[in-house]
Amino acid sequence: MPTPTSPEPASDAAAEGGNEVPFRYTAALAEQIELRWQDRWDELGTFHTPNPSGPLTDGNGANADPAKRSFFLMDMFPYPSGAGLHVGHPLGYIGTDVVGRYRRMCGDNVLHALGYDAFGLPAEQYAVQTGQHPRVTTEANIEIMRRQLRRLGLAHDPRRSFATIDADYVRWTQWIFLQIFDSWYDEDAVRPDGGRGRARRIGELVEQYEAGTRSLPADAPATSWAELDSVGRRRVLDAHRLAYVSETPVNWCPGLGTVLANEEVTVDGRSERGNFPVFKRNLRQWQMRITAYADRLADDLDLIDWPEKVRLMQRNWIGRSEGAEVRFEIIGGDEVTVFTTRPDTLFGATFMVVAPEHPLLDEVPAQWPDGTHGAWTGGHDSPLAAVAAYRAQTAAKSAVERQADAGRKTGVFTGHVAINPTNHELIPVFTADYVLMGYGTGAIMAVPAHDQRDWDFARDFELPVVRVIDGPGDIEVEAYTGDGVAMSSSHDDLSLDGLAVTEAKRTIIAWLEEHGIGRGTVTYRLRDWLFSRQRYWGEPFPVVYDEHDLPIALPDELLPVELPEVPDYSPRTYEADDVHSEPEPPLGRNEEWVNVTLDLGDGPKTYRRDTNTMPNWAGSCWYYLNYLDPGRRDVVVDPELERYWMGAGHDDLAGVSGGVDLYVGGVEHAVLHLLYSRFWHKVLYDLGRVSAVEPFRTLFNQGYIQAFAYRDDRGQPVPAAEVVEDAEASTGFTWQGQPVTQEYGKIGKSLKNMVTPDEMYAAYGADTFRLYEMSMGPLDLSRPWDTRAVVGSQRFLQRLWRNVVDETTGEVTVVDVEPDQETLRALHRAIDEVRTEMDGMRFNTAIARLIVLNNHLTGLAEVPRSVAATAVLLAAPFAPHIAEELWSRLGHEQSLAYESYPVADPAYLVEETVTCVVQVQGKVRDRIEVAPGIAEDELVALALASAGAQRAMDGKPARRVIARPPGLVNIVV
RNA sequence: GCCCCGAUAGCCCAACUGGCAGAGGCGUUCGGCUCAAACCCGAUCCAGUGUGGGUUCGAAUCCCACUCGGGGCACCA
Repeated sequence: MPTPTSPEPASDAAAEGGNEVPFRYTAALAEQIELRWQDRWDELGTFHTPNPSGPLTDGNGANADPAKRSFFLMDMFPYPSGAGLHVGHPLGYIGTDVVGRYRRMCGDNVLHALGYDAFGLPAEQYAVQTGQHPRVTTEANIEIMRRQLRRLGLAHDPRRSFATIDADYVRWTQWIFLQIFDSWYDEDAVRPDGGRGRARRIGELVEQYEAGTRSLPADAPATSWAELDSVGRRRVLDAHRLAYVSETPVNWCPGLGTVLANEEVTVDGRSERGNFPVFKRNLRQWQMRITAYADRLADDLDLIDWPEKVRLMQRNWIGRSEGAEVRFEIIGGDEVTVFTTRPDTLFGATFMVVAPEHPLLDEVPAQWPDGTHGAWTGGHDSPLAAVAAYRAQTAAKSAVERQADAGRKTGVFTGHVAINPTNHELIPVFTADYVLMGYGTGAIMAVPAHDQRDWDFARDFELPVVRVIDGPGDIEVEAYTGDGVAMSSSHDDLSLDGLAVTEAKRTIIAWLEEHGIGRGTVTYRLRDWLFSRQRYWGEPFPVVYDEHDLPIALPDELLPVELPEVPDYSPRTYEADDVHSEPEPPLGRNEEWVNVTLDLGDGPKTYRRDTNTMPNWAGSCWYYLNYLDPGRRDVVVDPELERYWMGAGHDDLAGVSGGVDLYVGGVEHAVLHLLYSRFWHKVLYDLGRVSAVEPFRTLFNQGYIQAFAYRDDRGQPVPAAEVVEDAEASTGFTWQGQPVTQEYGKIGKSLKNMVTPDEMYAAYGADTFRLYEMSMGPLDLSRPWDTRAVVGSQRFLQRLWRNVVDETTGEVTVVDVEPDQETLRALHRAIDEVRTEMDGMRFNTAIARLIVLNNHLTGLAEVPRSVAATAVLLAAPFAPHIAEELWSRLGHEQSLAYESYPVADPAYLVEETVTCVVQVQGKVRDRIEVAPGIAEDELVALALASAGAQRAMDGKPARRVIARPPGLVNIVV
């Protein structure tokens, strides 16, 4: 007999059949209770979180009690998509709600609210399809999502919710942008935390230039500040800004019509959204100088309590590597600086490679030098032709193709010849796309003997391989990249021979520095953050351009710059592989908006607005600050509130970094949002706007809920809810009689395995749904959804209900008696264990302890009132509605939200007797009941005398006895 | 290719610093309740911890190698 995999909801006797048990805890009763309590919480402002001062008070109109510990709890806020929620979405929100309710009952002042991350591509694409303004659909989606989430009974402060598209919010996003724009990074300035290097106002840079304490950059058109005209000065300053416009190679995605950040391009060179090919193009775009913070972003990971995995991912992304820069002279007068992590192998450099975009290639010799190897020319008559052809060829390559070609070495001789600064040997300069312009200096010295990529290139182009590190292996077969002692590395005043790698590096770097041809340096994989997008649905830049085409910040009183109406919301898109296309942002279509007359201090003038918008990440970079006081709008964040909720040492969890006490979200944001947000926070820290060193003190990654899906023999997904288990089918499952195969995957429409929270509310109620999600397993683990198992959580709540309320009469059945010793012990053990598990966020095991206690109560003839009340409090964080209902039926007028979470009495935790395991040779042979405080010799004597031990020892003497009183004795014979 | 994480009963998952493999839930089967059924109550079934080795009095737990699954990075000099 086949059984359905997704059965009917638990039958609802009260609703369906007669009314024999009108007070059974069914889905219908749960709904009544839940809706009633949700309304009540709203009416009373139960979860209004008080600030220590200001208008945000608690439900009784009071500010925060300074004696209470503050606890700032956050979810990664949702994107309000129109697709609707499935059962996987609320997992993290339920988890944080449990933490928040628990911490609140432990006496903390808990800040927990939920905003909406509402700019972005899906809303824009929907608007393009429907012609409706994205604001209309986005706000409608937010309303739908609010309703769905409210039904869960989340204890959020509703006054602190907001969306990143709100004008009030956009204003401050733009304001922060302008702070970054008005900043430069002073490597030498000392920070409040004692470290070196921090952002400072541009005004302070001007002061330094005016005073002559800082010299102009080498490429400035004058030698002193005074000689520069105002445009020249602005150019110098603009080049220092932390937000700057520059023409650099960026990721251009014709299929989306926009440029993308490195972080938004997948490993195989496609756009994360839409999966279109991405090309490297030189375009003039906004960048954020996140690289200035590379060291701090890497180092401060040690200060925060994050999953090791995420810290590792951030470290890898930042990719710090230490090495040296070495200047090579090029015959004919040029110079090229290379970066290497192995300066100790400098004597083994037999050629040089520059990236195809390298400026050295803007001029190349007219003719091949004498003796040029035939294989080096690529068949061209001159270096000019060869380099031009190679540059064109690589420019047309998409990142996908580059990826596919990785490992295969292409390149061409440039006609340039460099001089190895150590031994003065002449070495040819090649260009090849395995050297990237964006990393290091875009040029390398090639040491084929000790680098596999260089070795591959040398083999293909028949270049010499010179061994300079002694070690095993044959460099005719492959490069030797291991450690070893330097050899063949001496000339004139320098010898590395005999030195180990570390020592050789130190020696050569000192020599390079002494001779002014190089220096020790650090390079990062991290690039500056490409910050503009050619899209409509994002924050406009609060910047205009004058006749010199230089950016000018708008004054604060002109913020927010709001989005103009445009005839068409989409950027111009192109064939996905149209390399030569140009970005064309939609904001440019409103000429009236673009050209604006303003008086910015020197009379009314016409300016041109920036037609780009900020990337979706901008809004999520600082939203945690907005929860602190979303109403207040004269500062980005009140310093007093920031210190109270986030400051270093604001509670015993905050550590030296400070920050949000607990931040829960998916691991998919490990490098994007979490890195950008940390960067913005550090700029705000440098500018004195926040006191915490880091935005998020503790990070927790919740797992994903996935579900089984089924496909028919053509591979088409079939509705999972209609599939039945069928032992007779070859695959074990059938759908409408035909065998289907099972697979495990994401919940969604495409796999036809969608299960929605709404279905769960209807079939079981929110408390059962919450309890089930929390009991499935550890919060950080991904697990399969199983609708069939939800009933177990409902049964638990029904038993809890029945322990207090008579299902037939609705009367409270608890009695005012003293609990017996056994019940007291069960109760206090449960309290103790539940608290331990709650503190460790192990909700699945906490629930298991609750079930044990509840099952004990079920076995009693009558349930003592005090015990029932305690059990209700214990369960309240998980199933708040039924808990409130029972608490009220037990005679309490106030919500239990602020009741103290029960504390165990240690007197009931000590056992009268302990079972001691008697092992012989490590195998259990007997058990004896002993007093917990039994002395070791007495225990050993009892164990040796036990029947099981005697039998197992078989008359042999005990050679050794290991005793761990009172629980274990192991006898070795 | 490199780096992380994981593997315990038919399924989801427990097991404190190494110390009785089972807390809880789903499922199975059986009994009680019932005129009968559902619900409920009680019981029951089921693994020696992915594989192979090592350390130890004792290993799910520590070490080594491997297999499978999930994730991250990948021409970064």
